[in-house]
Amino acid sequence: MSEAKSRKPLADSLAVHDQVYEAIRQALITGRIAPGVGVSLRSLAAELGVSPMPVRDAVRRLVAERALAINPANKRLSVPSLTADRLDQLSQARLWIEPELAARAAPHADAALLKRLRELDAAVDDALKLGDVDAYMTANHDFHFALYERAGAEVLLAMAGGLWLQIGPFMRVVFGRVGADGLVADRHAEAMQALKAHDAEGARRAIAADLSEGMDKMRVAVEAGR
Amino acid sequence: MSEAKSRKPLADSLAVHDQVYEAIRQALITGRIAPGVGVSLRSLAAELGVSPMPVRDAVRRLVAERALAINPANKRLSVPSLTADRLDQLSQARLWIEPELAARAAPHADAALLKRLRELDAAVDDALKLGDVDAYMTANHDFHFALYERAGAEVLLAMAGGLWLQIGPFMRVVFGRVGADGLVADRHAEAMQALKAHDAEGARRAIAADLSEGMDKMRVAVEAGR
DNA sequence: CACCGCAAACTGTGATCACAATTTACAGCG
DNA sequence: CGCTGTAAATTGTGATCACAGTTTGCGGTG
Repeated sequence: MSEAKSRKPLADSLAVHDQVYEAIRQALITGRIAPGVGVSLRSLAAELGVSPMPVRDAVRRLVAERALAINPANKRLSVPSLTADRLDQLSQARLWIEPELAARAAPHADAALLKRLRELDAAVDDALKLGDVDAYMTANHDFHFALYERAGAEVLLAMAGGLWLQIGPFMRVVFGRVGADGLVADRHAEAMQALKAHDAEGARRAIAADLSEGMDKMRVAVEAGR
Repeated sequence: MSEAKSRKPLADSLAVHDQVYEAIRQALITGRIAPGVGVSLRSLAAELGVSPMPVRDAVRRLVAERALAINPANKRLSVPSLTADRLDQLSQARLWIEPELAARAAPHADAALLKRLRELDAAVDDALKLGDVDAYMTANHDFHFALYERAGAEVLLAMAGGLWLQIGPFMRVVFGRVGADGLVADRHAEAMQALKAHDAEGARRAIAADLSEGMDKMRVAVEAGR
């Protein structure tokens, strides 16, 4: 990471600290960094091949989003550990925000959105069949947020994004314990049907049911693994 | 800011970037930095008498919390502007989270909490009588969060904190337009009564009513000032 | 007086160094 | 073999510099 390089050739494209943020975010969501273990700025920097500076920026952001925790005593970084209490709060918050976003998106659902959702739902099914955890989580995430984006509610959308980031590690735990075929009951079709009819309350119910089932499975997995 | 200084004499106390964070946060909440205007790292640093470095950390955090916005084109910082749409989303989120926190706190309400709440409510009344905007906002904030802290729900509490930070500038607008005596109807007494009886639903209703009235006044002020 | 153009100032970003605090490793003693 | 004290390595934090892109200011030209 110490060779001479072209420094900062691009202006409009994303900055290095954003790439680092995304890299750590993905590592967190897919569970590549296990909860409870400590990380350090320099080790992350070395691993990603950048200087500690952009890592520092990215970590600051992740800490603000509660995706990383910082020990107030020795100021050392770590991945927040998974507790039933934390999961309960995250579940409840998700169960309010995400159905709300789905309901707000329903009036603006058009053919292009439904097409995209069908594609993503197919990707979800494929990943489930193959047992590909990473692919499932990515596709599932994309499905939900392709929908939520249409709500045109930037503030709520950001809150939902923060919640997914915090709940990512829990998902990995579920897969590690019950396997990918543990959560198949597909409410996505139900949601898409409601969207096609511009049925806001139907979309709200479908997403609520989808989340509720998933979170229940997570709760079982977390309590069992204690 | 360039004189020789003792550097970093304290370990357990709060770091410089945390002090800077708190300073900017207060400036934002009390409306000392008007929405829409641009700020810069170096100007903030000079104003606070520190190097740009801790300011950078604090700003990173505030941007993640959506208390500051960053123009994606020229990457310049600014305070988010107040729109009716944003207020609507923030209102809705607050109206779910904060009553929930109040309800969760009710079972754990003890004499010490009620004493503290009475003091803070008195401070709120005093500030209203004197027309002291800063004091009102501080006391009102402290009242709500002294209560919310007792819920023992760290995740939800942090979400509520983020929402107050985003809604702070709106409050200042309300005061600027309708004056401090515009929002007097005191639901705090109602809330405290419910807490004393460990009545979770009563506390939920009282806080919801308190918020609802305040947010309605803000909506009127924002729409009128457009 | 209006408009263009260029230079100076200012912006965020990243790298590098310094420093104090903590953690880790290990040699020496019991 | 176990404990302890000390030195080395590692940590987060802050300061300073370099750099490229953007904005701002101002002088000259039409």
